[in-house]
Amino acid sequence: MEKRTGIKEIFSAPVNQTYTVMGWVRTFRNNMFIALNDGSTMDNLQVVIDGEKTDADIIRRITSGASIKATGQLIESQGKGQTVELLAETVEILGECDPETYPIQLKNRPSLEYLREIAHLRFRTNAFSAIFRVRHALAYGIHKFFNDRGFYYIHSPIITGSDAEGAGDMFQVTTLDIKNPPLDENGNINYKEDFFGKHTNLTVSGQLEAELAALALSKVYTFGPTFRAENSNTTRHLAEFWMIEPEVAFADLDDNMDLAEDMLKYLIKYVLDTCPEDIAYLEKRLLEEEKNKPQAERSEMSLTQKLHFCIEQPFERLTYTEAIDILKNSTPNKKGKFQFPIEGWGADLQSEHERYLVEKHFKKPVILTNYPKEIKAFYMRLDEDGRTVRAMDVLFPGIGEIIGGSQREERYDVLLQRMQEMNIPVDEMSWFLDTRKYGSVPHAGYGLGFERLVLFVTGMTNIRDVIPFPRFPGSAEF
RNA sequence: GCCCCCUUAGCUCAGUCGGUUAGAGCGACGGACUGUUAAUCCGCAGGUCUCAGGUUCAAGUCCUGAAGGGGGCGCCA
Repeated sequence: MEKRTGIKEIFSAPVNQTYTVMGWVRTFRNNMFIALNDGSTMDNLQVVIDGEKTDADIIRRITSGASIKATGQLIESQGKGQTVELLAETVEILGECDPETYPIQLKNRPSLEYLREIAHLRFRTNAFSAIFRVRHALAYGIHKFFNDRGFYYIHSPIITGSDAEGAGDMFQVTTLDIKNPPLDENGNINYKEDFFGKHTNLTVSGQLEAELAALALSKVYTFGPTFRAENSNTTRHLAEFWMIEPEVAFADLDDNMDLAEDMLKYLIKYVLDTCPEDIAYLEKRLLEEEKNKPQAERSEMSLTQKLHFCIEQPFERLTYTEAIDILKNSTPNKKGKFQFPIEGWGADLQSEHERYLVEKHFKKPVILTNYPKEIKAFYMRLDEDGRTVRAMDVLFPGIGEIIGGSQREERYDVLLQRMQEMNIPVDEMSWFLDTRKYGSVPHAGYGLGFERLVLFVTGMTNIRDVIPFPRFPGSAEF
């Protein structure tokens, strides 16, 4: 195909030279001005048509959504509103777009819910192209952050033979005929005849594999798709999502919290530095959306203010036990405003409690640590008091839990006992226990929900809008 | 898995106590327009009121069920 200059590139290209651009028409004004977008950046290039040089049939076919190629001189703009514009010598229609049937009329301000139902076309909107550019920047920033700090990227398996990851319900992977599966002598499905010769699932976490790697490479992280077959119907859950799981040897819970806080601040700053136009657009969009809400429900801070606030403030770190004290004595608890009143130590915190701590009490990100062992996973390191474990949850305003992690139990005997207490099948996990048998070291790690981070940074409120094609109960469209 | 709400034109939404012929803005379409910025101006068309039953002299409006969508809770990242 003929060489083209990308629209992002052309804004900093020398003027008074000839360029060819290709893209999709956003609007066509006055039979003369095309706002052209190729997704490389938020901004549209103004392509100016000469009515005398351009065939009337071509002009008729320049409609919103059509793809075109235009060649001409880049000049300083003769009008206000943009610095440069392309004076088209030739315009070619690459793909027509019938306005009668094209589902996206940008001037109509289609709702997010409507666009979600036409997710194959929603990339064409300002909001979604901005979201996915920011999503990319965050993904790249994650690799950069870890690479710059000496971490190695580990590809943990997507298909797992382990049923014991303990992070949630799993999707089964099989090539057996589900109408007529082979049976063993007891009448159960005989997985020895399945593709892998055993029962397999899609991964719910790469953590255990990351631990194995960290106990040799010292600093590793995973970044891959994760699958949970839970019937979760919320604005913060997906059945298929992406998770980042760093794991660090010779590290304790404090090191883990430092890493998590540094990473989140780095990533927010990275997006502010690399995607200022996208963030500015998303901020404006949010502001307009909130105009329709009652005053009390509007955000106290703009998107940019909120992101800067997060970078500049140290996250509040406190133990579960301290959090319970605060909650027990809080006004909503005393006035019976909590749906689940805080009665004492030991109860799991509900999202209303987390939200109170983050949004009302501290008004900034909070890291809660040292939870009761009964409400946390078997692999978390037991504290000296024997009642709590070295867990940490990073809680963000509006999002809730964005990171969950812990210092891991590195002592063989203690880990074995915890597994037995929690009915983890020890024989199937011998490979995991081996790392504690041979040269075990203190180590720690966490899981970051990638889409929850994208939600926070873009100011969106539904997780289904920050992944291109969301998978959730009852839906795997596109 | 539990609870609540919504579904009216292509989109966003009004539609009063059940009462005659179903309303607006935007978009689309036709026209005008060589400096527009969600262009503007003039004109015009567009409806299985989500679907299936029911109540009623009469249903967009009330009842039951289904489908689709949204929100809250739980599980978590």
